[in-house]
Amino acid sequence: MNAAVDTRSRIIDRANELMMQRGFNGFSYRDISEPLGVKNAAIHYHFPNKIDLIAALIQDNHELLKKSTSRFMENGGPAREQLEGLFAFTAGQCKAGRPVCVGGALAADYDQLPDEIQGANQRFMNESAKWMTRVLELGREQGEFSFEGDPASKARMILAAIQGGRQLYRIQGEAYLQDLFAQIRRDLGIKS
Amino acid sequence: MNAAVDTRSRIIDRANELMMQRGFNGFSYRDISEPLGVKNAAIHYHFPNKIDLIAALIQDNHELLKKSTSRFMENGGPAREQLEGLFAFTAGQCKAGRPVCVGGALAADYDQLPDEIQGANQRFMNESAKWMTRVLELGREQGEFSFEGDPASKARMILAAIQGGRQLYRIQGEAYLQDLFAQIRRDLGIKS
DNA sequence: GAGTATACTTACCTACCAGTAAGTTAGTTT
DNA sequence: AAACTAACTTACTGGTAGGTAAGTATACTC
Repeated sequence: MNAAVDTRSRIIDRANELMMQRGFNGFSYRDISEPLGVKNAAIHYHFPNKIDLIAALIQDNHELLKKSTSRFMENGGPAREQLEGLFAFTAGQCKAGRPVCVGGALAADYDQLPDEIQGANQRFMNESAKWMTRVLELGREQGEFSFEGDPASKARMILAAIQGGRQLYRIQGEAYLQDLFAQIRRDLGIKS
Repeated sequence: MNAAVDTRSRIIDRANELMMQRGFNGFSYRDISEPLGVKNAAIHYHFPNKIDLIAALIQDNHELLKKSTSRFMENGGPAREQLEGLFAFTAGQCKAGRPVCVGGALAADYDQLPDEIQGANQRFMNESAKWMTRVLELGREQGEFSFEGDPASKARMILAAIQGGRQLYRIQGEAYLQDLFAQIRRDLGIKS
């Protein structure tokens, strides 16, 4: 079973990478199987079809998000730190050749996908927005951030900007991204 | 020649639509030829390969942008109006099933594309940013907008947010987009 | 030690993809 | 009226896509 679990998770990892790099239609089973040294049919064994593979991949991302945010909710660290963590994570993903997050990669192919995946993706997005809202609320309470209006609305705006920024990173380079982060800090009344 | 020009532009139009809906890898020649009632080879006649088709498509979009922005530069209308124009255009595109702009659609496949297309896309993006910066500067001069910091930086932030917003529209629906626009207005110090 | 489950591989299938070469047809030029 | 050109169609190709059925090796169970 050890080898199996390993292969399965390696397939997901590789698919995740390809998904973020090229989107749903931009990669084939061969792009996964070849570098992993397995056959196409091995992928079909674990995930009967491509939709199943994507579903597992979203699930995986979702759990990762849950894990990292729940840790934050527990120890309740400074909001600024959390925001910077997101920035660093985003920049890191971009540099690692992952210009769009799973949700973004799927957006282009969204209505080709079955309901269950659309739902999973939506839940993922909602959870992200909820987390960001929490960070903003906390930051405002603690006097780290100062901004006007609804934190939830501001959170969605920031997430949209980061989503767009990731997409524009490829075309505009890293300076664009860093500039975007700086502007977000400014909009949140962070000085430095 | 009349019929030819017509077919050529109909191919571009359809490709444009497909590109925005599904991205570079998400559509085939058949998706273009079939609804147009022509054969695949007719597309290859006008555009020898898919890259040529995409190049023509970007060119087309670029000219449309130039035309609409130059008109603005000439009559120098109120900045607020221009911003609302962009919002309306974006919402319209989304509703018409075009959730990402050409640049965004290409982002996912960016490094698979030849240099000339990458360059064309980059120029397109830069021109958009320049236009937005101009709108913000004008709005600030005319007292319509009030915001801190560099207009260019703010412009890039807004464009990134809209880019992201378009992507999230599919998942989150129109309310998300309208909420995003409202937040941008708030960030620009527009009351109403 | 026979039976069963897991985790694959081998071999194959049909459909489709972008692309091409060789016509065909209508209009235009000389 | 002959030659030429633009705008296609017909008919095809090699390659790849996702997917499947049947076989095999290994490990675990009773």
